[in-house]
Amino acid sequence: MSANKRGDGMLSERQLYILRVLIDDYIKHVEPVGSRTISKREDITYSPATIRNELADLEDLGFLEKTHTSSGRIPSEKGYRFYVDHLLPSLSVSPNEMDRTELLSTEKVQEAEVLFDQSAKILSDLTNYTSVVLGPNALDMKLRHMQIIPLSSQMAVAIFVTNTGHVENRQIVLPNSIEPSDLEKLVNILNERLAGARLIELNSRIQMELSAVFKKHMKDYQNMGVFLDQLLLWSKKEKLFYGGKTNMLSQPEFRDLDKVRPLLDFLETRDLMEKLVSSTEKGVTVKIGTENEHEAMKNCSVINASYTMHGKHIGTISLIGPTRMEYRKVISLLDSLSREMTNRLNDFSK
Amino acid sequence: MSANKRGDGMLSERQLYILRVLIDDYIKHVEPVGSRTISKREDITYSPATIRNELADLEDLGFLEKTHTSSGRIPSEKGYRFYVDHLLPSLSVSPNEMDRTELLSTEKVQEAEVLFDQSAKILSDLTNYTSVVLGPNALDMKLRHMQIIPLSSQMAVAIFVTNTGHVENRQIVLPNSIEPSDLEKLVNILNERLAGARLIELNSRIQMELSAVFKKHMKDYQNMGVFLDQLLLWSKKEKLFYGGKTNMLSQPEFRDLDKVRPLLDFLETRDLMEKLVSSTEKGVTVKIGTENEHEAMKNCSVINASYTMHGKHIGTISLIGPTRMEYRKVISLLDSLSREMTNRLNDFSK
DNA sequence: ATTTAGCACTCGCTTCTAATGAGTGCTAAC
DNA sequence: GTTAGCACTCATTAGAAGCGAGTGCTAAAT
Repeated sequence: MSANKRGDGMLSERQLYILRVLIDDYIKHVEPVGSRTISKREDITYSPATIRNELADLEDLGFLEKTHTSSGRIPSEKGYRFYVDHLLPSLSVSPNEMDRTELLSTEKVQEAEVLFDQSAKILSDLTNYTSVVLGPNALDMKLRHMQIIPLSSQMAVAIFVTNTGHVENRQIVLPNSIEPSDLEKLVNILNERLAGARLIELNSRIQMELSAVFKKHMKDYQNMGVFLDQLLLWSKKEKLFYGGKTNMLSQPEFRDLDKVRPLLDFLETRDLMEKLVSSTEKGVTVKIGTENEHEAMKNCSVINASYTMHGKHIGTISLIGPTRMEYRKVISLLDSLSREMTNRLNDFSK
Repeated sequence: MSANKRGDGMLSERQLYILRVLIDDYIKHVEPVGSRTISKREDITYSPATIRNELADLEDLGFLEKTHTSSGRIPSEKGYRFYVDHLLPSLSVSPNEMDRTELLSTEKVQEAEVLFDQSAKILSDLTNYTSVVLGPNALDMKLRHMQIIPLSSQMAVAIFVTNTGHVENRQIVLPNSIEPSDLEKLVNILNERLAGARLIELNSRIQMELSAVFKKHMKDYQNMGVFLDQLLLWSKKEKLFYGGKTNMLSQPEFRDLDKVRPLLDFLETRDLMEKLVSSTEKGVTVKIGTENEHEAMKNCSVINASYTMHGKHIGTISLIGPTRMEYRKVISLLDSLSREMTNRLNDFSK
C-alpha cells in the first residue's frame, strides 16, 4: 500500500489531505503555501521535509504550481478542478448559513425584473464577487395577446403580451399597400389561432398552418409576407442583471490595471456574457479558468445555477470571481438562492 | 499699460497667451509644464526667466498649481474654467472634422433606443472617454392608447402607448372587488378623455376632471381610487445608454486602482448618474471638477449637450473624462452629434 | 522503507544610498 | 522690463545590501 507516485494515478490519503489543506489555505490567504505552514497545522503529524516530498509529487502530477523556483505552492487549474470535484467538504454542512433564504426582501416582489435585480445585488454583496442573472428569454414565452396600435399613417407599434406578463413591443412601418381592414383581420387571426404559441415560433407556425387562412381572408396577401417578417423577426432578448460589477477591482489578483481592464470589458460585452452564463444544465455547475474559453476569463471561475418555472429551465444566476474562490460557500449560496428564485417565480403565477 | 498683477483683475495679453499655451500643452502631454518648455515655442519671444515670473503671477491668481515645490505648473480648476470660457480657440475652426455627421450609421435607424446606443458608442470610441446618453422620459410623453390585458383572475398587464411609440407596461393586481365591466369602462374613459395627456399627469387629471364621470358610470367607485393609484403611480423611467464605460482605465491620471474604483462605482449608480447628466440648458455645457458636486467626480469634467424633438428638450448626451480633456475637440463633437440626434429623432415622426 | 534533520541555494521584496535632471525663486546685471 | 546665473528642491531611477520564506537534496534516524 505505497503512497505517492503510484502507477495507477490514484492519490494516497495523505496526498489528498495535503492537497485539500493547501488549497483551503491558499483560498483563504491568497499567498503561496509552503511546507512549513502546512506542517504547523495541529492535525498534521509529518515534518516539513515529508510534506515537501509530497508537494513535489503533487506538482509533478499537475495539481500544484510554483510562482518561482523557491516559492511555496499554489493550486493549478487542474488542482482546483480536483478540489471542486472531490475535495469539497461535504456541502450540506452549512446548516446555520441557510437563513439566507430570507435575504430576498420579504415584501412580495411583483415584477420578476425586480427579483432578478435584487438577487444579483444580494449575491454580489454577500460574496464580494461579480454576479449576473440571465433573465428569461421572453421569446420562449407563450403569446397571450397581440395588438397593433397605429401612431401615424405609416408607423405603428406592435405589442405582444406573454402568458408571464412580459410585454414585447416594436415599432413597425406600415406598407401603404396594406389596408386597415386587413390589418385588423391579421391581428384577429393571430390572436385566435396562435394564442399559446411561443413568440419565437409565431412566424413558422404562420408559414405552416395559416397561409391558407390568410389567402382566403385577405385582399393583398402578397405583401403581407414581407410585413409579417418585419413584425415577427425577433432578435435575442434575454436580459442581464448585474451585481457588483466593480468588485473584481478589490480582488488582490486583479490589483493590476492591465489585468482588470480585459475583465471589465468582458463584463460589458453582451454576447460574450450571454455565452458565458448560459447553461441548460440543472443545478450548480463550476467552470474554472480556461474552461470558460476566453482569454479574459483565464484567471476566473464561473459558478452557474439555473432557476426554473413550472419545472422548466428559464434562466441562470451566476457568480464570477477569481479561480481561487470560496467554492464551498459560494456553491451552497448559489444553490439556495436559485431555489429561492424558483419559488418566488412560481408564486407569481398564482 | 502695465501687465501682470494689476488691481483690476484683468490679465495682460501676454498672460492670456501663456496661460493658453500652457493649458494646451498640458492637455496634450499630461505632464507639468515648465518655463523652458513654453519659451521654446517659436511664437514665444521671451526667456524662461520672464515666463517664470508670469507663471508665478498666474499661480498667485489661482489659475495654475504646482505638484511640488520645484515642479512645472498644471492648470487649476479655475484655470480650466477660464480656459473653457475665454481661451478656447474659436470653435468653428473645425471644418473638415464635421463629416462626423455621417458617423451615425446611415441606414435608417428605426428605434430611438438604437440611435441612443449608437451615439454613445460612437462618442466614446471617438474620444476615448466615457459617454452617456440620457434617454427621454417616457412619462413626459403623451398618451396615445392604453389597455389592460388580464393574465389570470387576479393579475393583469397595463399597457400605455405614447405618441412617440414608447410602450410602458406594468403588472397590476386586480382587486377582486372590481368588476370586469367597470374595468372596461375605466379603460374606455381613459382613452377617450385623456389621450394626449402626459403620462405623468394622468393621475392628477383624473382627480381634477374625471372623478365626476367615474362616479356616474361605475358601480364601485370607492375602491377604484386605490386601484388607480397602483395603476398610475409612476417611477422614474429615464434610460441611460453608456459608451466606453472602462475608458477611464486608460486615462493616465486614473492609472491607480484606488482612484478609478470610486469613479467606476459612480458610473454604475443610476441616480447619481441621472443627476450628473440631467440638464435642461440648451446647447453644450461644461462642468469641471468639483462643479459636479461629487467626490468621485472631483478630477473629472462633464460635457453635456441636450437634444430636442419638435424644439422641446427631451434628453442629453454627455461625455465624462478627466479635467484635462480635449475641450475644443470634444465640445464641437458633442455639439454636432446632439444636432444630428435631434435631426434623426425628428425624422422618426414622419 | 519511511521519515526527518541539516544545509546550501534561489529568488522576491524591502531599505538605503547616490546620482540625475527638470524645474523653481531670487538676485544682480543688462 | 527683461534676462543670465546660481543655489536649491524634489521626484525618479538604478544599484547594492540584507532579509526571509521557501525549496531540493543528502545523509542519518526510526
